[in-house]
Amino acid sequence: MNLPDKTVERLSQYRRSLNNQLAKGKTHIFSHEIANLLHITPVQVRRDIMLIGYSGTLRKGYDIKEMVQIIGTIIDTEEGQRIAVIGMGNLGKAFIHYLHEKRTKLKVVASFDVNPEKIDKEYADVHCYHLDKLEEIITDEDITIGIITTPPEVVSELADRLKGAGIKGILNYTPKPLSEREGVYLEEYDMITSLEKVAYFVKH
Amino acid sequence: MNLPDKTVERLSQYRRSLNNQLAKGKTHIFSHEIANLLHITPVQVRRDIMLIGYSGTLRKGYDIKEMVQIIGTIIDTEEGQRIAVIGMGNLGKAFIHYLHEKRTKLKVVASFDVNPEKIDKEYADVHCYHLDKLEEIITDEDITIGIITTPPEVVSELADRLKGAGIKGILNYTPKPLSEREGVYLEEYDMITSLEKVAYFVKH
DNA sequence: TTAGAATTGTTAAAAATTTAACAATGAATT
DNA sequence: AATTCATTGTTAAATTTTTAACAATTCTAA
Repeated sequence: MNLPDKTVERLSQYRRSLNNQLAKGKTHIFSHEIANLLHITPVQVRRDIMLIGYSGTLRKGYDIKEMVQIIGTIIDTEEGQRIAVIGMGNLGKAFIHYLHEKRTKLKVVASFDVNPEKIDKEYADVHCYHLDKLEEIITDEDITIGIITTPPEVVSELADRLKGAGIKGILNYTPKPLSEREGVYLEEYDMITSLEKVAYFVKH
Repeated sequence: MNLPDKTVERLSQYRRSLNNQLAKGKTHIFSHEIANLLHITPVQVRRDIMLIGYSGTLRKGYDIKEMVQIIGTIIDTEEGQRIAVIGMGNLGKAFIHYLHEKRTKLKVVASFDVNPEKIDKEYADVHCYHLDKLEEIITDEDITIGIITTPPEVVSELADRLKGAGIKGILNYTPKPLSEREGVYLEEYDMITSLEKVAYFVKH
């Protein structure tokens, strides 16, 4: 199964919303209800669900538990994936707190910085190591995904080191774009660009 | 001129890269050089530049200063836009530090929280007010853009209040999607979705 | 002076994504 | 038993975005 980028993004959002509904005691849900939760169209919901090969029933809609479970088999791996956050500034901390205590298959197991005051502290149960130990910890802890929240000057070098240490996915939050690295999935996000986009559309 | 979404995003990135090049003393640049900086294709660069109605010269490429200036007239307003950050957790702080000292037309002029320890403190020169003062400050300070970095439970109510206070653009960083509000441009970003997207593509 | 090389600007094609259209289903109702 | 109704699943159309193709330009150099 080869899902479009945008469908993958929405699956992540469907799952979260569906879990919320489950928590409220709901067992089944219609496409237009899911659509309302995410403020998208019912057609898009149905089409996404079609793409993952799931089916609802005509009168009750989709079984929430089943759907959550299926999305899990698509996004998650059996054992889960282990994550490192590189750069323990505000953004790095924000990420760690976001992921804390959400018993998901994605877990931050290490963070890195160069500031002596941060080294060997714990942030939301995540130990902070000196950047020098990057390769060592990534290998030992079997980390597959790295989130970079450092200053942009070092991002390129870090990406090389992460790749060298066997990382399979990088999430780059610095404003400096990275080039693709063979065998490493790359996702980038730039806050300033988002903000300037808003500024543009507010103006127009 | 009605630019595509994606072009607007890239313009923001072009400008930043071009400013870096200016700082290095470069005066002209070719489409393939810009493309290399952002890791995209030269065609895309040329097409975007065509869309904004700018022209380079055949042998020297694009005049960096001119191009920066033109992108400015597209994205920025004469007077600049004033921004509020609602929620002074790690993410809110991260944003404020990002925008600090970058003499741009976008300026964070107020932040809000409900935690008494944060009220009336300054973070990177930005004053933190109690959320009760939201409408008052937004009006007085002539704020047009709001960045929401609060817990998701309150995002919908906040969006209503922001709209009521006259805000024209909202950047929602909570994991709960907002519905469109008439006359307010909405942009959303969800860290967990990005991360799960990486997880999916690492797996596949 | 002519040929060659590099680059831009733009139209056309391709690919990705969203939206529309609608047949099929099956429960509820007359 | 026939009809209505809401909903799904899916194909087709529309829209958005990226990529390709290539003529036009202009400098360099034979």
